Amino acid sequence: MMLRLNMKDPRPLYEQIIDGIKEQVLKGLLQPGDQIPSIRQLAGMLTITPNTVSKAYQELERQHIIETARGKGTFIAQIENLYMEQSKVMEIKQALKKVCIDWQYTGYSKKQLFEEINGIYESLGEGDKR
Amino acid sequence: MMLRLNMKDPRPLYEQIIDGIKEQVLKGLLQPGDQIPSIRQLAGMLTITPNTVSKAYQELERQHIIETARGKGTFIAQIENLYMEQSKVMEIKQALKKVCIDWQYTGYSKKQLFEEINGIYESLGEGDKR
Amino acid sequence: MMLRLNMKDPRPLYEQIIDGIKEQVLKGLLQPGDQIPSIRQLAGMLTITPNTVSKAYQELERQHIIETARGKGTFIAQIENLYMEQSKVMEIKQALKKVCIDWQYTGYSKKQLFEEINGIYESLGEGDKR
Amino acid sequence: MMLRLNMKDPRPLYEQIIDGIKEQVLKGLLQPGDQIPSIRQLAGMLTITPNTVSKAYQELERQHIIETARGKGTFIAQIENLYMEQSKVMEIKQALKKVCIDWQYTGYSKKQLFEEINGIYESLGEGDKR
DNA sequence: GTGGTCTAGACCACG
DNA sequence: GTGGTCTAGACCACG
Repeated sequence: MMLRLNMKDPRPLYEQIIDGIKEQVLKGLLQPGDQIPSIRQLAGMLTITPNTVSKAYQELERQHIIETARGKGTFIAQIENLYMEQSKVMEIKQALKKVCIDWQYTGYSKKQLFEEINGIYESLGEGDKR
Repeated sequence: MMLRLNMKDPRPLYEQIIDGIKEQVLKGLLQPGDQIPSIRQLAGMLTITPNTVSKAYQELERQHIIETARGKGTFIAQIENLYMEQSKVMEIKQALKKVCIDWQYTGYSKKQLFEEINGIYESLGEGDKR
Repeated sequence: MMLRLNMKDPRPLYEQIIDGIKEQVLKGLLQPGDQIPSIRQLAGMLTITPNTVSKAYQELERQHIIETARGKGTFIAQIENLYMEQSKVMEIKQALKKVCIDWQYTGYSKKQLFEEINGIYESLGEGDKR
Repeated sequence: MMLRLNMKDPRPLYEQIIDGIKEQVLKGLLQPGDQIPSIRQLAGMLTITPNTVSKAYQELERQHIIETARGKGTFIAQIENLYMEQSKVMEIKQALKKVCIDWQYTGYSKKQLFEEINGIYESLGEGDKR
């Protein structure tokens, strides 16, 4: 598994890890059942403290994206485990609204926003992996 | 001017103020030249410290959304001069990508995303105010 | 006498008045002995409070740029009254240094700075009025 | 990093910090990648409240002079990305005009102004650091 | 340890 | 009255 951290990114490191893994799952680079590095391994690869990786894995487990099998390692979860709380959905919609507002202030049109989104979906493989 | 703070919102208070005012400008509820409450007034209305409102207003002034007239108060700025740093645009596009990823995990389709965005744009008045 | 105030100018109003009058003297638009409006007159013309004009006139008098003849009005002073404290000169040199630093951050060259200054001096009539 | 505050200076403390750091960058005393003191450290050195240092650092970050790495400290930024809003440039040109007017009232000539500027540029290392 | 946010309150310049 | 600066100190997230 490949993962890049950007120290200038305003997102905290653990969030970059979460987002990065979710992105790779969507892209199909990580498939259900695939093993991912242990906390210590990934921390070593990224040269950050294991605490940070641990926080990311905990959150990913809470979201049923990954599963830990004691003593065996950590794996990408099966999709049927997917469940999302309604409050989380509302949070995402709120983030979407904020992006739309910011987008208008850039001066770009709604059409350009849709094109941007199409580009993103393409880069994610149109989301057929989930 | 009406403004609501949500203590459960993960965004800091000053950011909620910024976003709220930008939203009302897009909606046309606040027009160029309109006076907005003084720092102390708004702080009183929201029962927060004036410093927090001040921070929001200073950031809005930096973004050329509002203007301060010494001793007279604070006003919505004329629309001219709209310019956004490229790094800021990249930041918004990155937030958009994150939303798209999160969106796919909700199980909703891209079509539904576009519908959601259409709804948001409608609620903002299709952006003819800027 | 003509004078323009800019409410968006970061300088306080009284300072804009001071600078404006000094500029007109340099340009020769105001000559030694010329009468200038009374505090109340100028306040009326600029639609600001007389207090603000008063503050400007007091400072101009302190700098021997203008003189008040009780009951007769206010006049541009003779040049021989000119005197400047050393500390004031140091202050100006410090402001000059700050401008030079800011100038470098604009990306413009020293040559361009000199050209800009030549333009300013030209607009002031090369300063032969003092 | 050495930094001096002057309580008699009319500039606010946070602005003296900003100007001081920008000057040292121009002089090459601070190089891209160099770490600068943490907010608390510098506040201790200057015996002022950390809030004031924080305000200066945030403004410097906005100007892309410094960068913050979460939990690791604050660093001088790479030079790229240099861009300045036109309104900011106008502000600097206006400050320059004000200095020119004040300069003429000192009695010094334009030639002497150029010499003074040459001296300032020399002390800044002719700006080859940016 | 680091920086970011917020409070409560003082003092100041400007108008 | 207005906004701007600064203090002193708390609490938090991140690493």
